[in-house]
Amino acid sequence: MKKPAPSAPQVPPEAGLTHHPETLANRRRLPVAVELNYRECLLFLNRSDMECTHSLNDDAVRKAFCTDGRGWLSEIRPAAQGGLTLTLLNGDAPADWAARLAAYVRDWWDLDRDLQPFYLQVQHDRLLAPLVARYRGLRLLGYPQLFEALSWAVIGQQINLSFAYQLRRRLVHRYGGKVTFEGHSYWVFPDAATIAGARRQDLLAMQFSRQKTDYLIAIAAEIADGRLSRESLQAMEPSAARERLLQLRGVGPWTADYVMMKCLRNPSAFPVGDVGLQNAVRQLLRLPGKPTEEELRELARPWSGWEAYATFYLWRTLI
DNA sequence: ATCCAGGCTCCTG
DNA sequence: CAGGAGCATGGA
Repeated sequence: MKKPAPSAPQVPPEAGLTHHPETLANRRRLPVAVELNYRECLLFLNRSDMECTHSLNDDAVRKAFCTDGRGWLSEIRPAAQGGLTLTLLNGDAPADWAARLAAYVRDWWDLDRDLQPFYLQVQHDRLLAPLVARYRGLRLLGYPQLFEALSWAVIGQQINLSFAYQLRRRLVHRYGGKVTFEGHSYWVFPDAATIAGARRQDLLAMQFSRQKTDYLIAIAAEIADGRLSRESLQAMEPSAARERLLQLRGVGPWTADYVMMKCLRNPSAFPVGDVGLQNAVRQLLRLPGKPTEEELRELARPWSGWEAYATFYLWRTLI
């Protein structure tokens, strides 16, 4: 109740959305020095047809942003000469748009990390060796925004992924930003300040549980007023950042590790209680039941330092 | 119908 | 400190 509940999207649909032809001014190549399997990344981004904060257009990924009071629509595609091509599809490009978008994409796709040490380390691991051979170049697709990462983790707790996507979409469509381009709507995940001002009853009406409603609004408030930020967490030792996350109501070990993995980019983060991870291991090893936490930790010993990537590659087998 | 989903908090013995 | 109820809904 700290802020009035905004009842309109953050960006009016008609704001600043003049289409103009693609020119060098709104297209830039992003060199990629690491191994990148674009097709595999696309497959992961396409894992749910209920995803609403990015979309696929043939081999291109489209993602909208709301900054400086305006809505932007960007497109990512593989470049003929290697790397990626970033295009700003709408609006007049500010001078620094390319640098800002490139920074976001490098973060989102984890493009500054050399995976050779990981591949080398697990090349004889009975679980991971076949996976890194098959999916080599798959990047850990993350959530650069702390609030988005935390929200998605909290939403996904306990319920099946399909219902989680429904809840997320309702949240985005009610509180997020919308960018309209060539007759299509592109959505932006709401920022923390907006959800901090959301009304409890509105989230309940969207079928969020009472607990998740309270968790989300409280977490949003902490982020909105600066008590919690990605920057402050990244300035800490990983163990201290994890402890800080665990102080949040609604954040247990799984959520803390998930956020460490997908937002803070700690390669050692290991959401060992994850049911998807357990099911992936059960299938690959043809176990009669889900492995216990102890068994998982034993299996994960050879992945030391790369548990986050190992988990991500194991999740990939579930697609 | 019953159990389980990308868990967590809170209450009980 | 271990164990269990409750949460919201949907799919198997």
